[in-house]
Amino acid sequence: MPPSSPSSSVLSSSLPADQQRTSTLHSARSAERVLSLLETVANAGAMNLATAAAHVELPTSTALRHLRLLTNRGYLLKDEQGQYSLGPAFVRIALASQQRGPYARLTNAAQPRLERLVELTEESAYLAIRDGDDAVYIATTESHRAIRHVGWVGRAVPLEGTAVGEALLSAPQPNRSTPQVWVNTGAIEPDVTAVVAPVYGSQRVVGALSVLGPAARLSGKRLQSATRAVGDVALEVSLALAEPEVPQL
Amino acid sequence: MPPSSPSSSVLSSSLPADQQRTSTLHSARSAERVLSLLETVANAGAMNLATAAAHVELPTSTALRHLRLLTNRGYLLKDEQGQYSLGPAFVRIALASQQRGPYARLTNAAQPRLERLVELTEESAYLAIRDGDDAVYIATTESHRAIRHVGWVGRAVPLEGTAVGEALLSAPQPNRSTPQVWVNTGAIEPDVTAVVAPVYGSQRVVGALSVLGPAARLSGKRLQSATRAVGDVALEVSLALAEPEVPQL
DNA sequence: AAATTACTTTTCAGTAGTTGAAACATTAAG
DNA sequence: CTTAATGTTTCAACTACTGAAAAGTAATTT
Repeated sequence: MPPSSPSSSVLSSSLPADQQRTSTLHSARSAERVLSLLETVANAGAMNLATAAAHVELPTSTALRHLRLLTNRGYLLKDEQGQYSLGPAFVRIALASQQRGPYARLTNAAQPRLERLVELTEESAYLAIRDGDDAVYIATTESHRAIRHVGWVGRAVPLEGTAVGEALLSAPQPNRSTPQVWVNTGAIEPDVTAVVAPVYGSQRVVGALSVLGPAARLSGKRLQSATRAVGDVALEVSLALAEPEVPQL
Repeated sequence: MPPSSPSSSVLSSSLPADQQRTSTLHSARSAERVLSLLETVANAGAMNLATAAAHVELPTSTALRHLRLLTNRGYLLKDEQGQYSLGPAFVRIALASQQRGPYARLTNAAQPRLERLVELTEESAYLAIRDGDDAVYIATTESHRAIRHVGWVGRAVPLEGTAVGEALLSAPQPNRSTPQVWVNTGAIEPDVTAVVAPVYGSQRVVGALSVLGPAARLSGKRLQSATRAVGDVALEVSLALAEPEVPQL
């Protein structure tokens, strides 16, 4: 029985309240450092040894050793100028998981409905999941408008104080009715309004649908209709997940 | 230098030719084991502690410690039944890299042309890159036909003896002419024909475009036209990559 | 061309981090 | 109830890992 939660931390603040080291259960340093380096490079896009070492506060000799390991394994690439960046092995695993992993069903169920959400609201639509104290956007369909919200796939935002956060942390509804919808403006970026509703698995909230657009456009009547649309479509996704999956060829 | 090395590795065979451990340059065990566990779980989709430990040939106590680390960091998930699977942190990094990483340009340049390739050939089209001794398919557009090639995104196949392999290992053409096209049937799966041409970066081959379809359908005239199409479109992608990128908003 | 600066790579001895056998806990099966 | 299988914790033993320092490399300045 896991007491509360994993408590991962990547970009967000270090460790939440529930962090109680199992004292004498060792294991970590080198592996943890390697993972930190991987994340650091991934976030930066590309870095050289010195910068990466500074970022994770390690001597270059140590950082070098770790970066080599990652490079040997194909998780990182190193170009002629000594810049490290994400490698093919990482991409491979990630893509494979997208098809077979635990989020595959959710993503598949959501994707066509994200498209419909864009048609209904004329704004960009996203699917988000929880990652520790953050929400991560894992799929999108972009609005067709010239001014639109783009590029948040793969982005993590704190659960605290955001609409996605509220949706992801909300208690599941008992009945199969339209879920609650949260609206928020400017939590992450000013002038961006978010309209979010949770998606339910069998037991708990497994994700959230977000419609994101400029605050000026997402207001009044348009906001009202967006709110309705997000709630309706989120329910649809939940119901689709509940259906026993049709064996796909 | 570990004589036999991990090599129990999963899909990708051990390490490329140029691998010469710098002997006394330590660093590895724990980190390497952690990464092995990550890969093992990713490939299997889901595993429990005992199975994972057996797979990487570690005592369960050690494996447990490592799996915990990965779980704490959000790289793995652990469900109520003790099954581990890929977690949100991994997905996040991977998706972020898809937009900002080293393959972003390639993928962006290729994607619309994959769609055109499908229109031209009526078969599924893929973009592949190299990962050590393997090729990895990282993007696709599926054929519209009822019978079609699907699901190879994230899949790794050996360079040896395959059409993708030949294309990825080929020397770059000097002039800006249509590249060579390789055709192969049954290298990986019987009755699948592959038509592949390399994509050139500034210096070297950076990827390959593949059209994959049932051998019965990809033959004679259709195969001829597919060969032409793949060569033409691959050249187009190479030229697109050569263009200085327009600053995107 | 010598000196300076910035970065990467190698070395190596000491120890703190990691290990895994074994004991224990918890289910599931017979 | 007994047996088996899997998950978890402990802890003494040991070696895999660390990082300061030195050496190598490359680009820039004087």
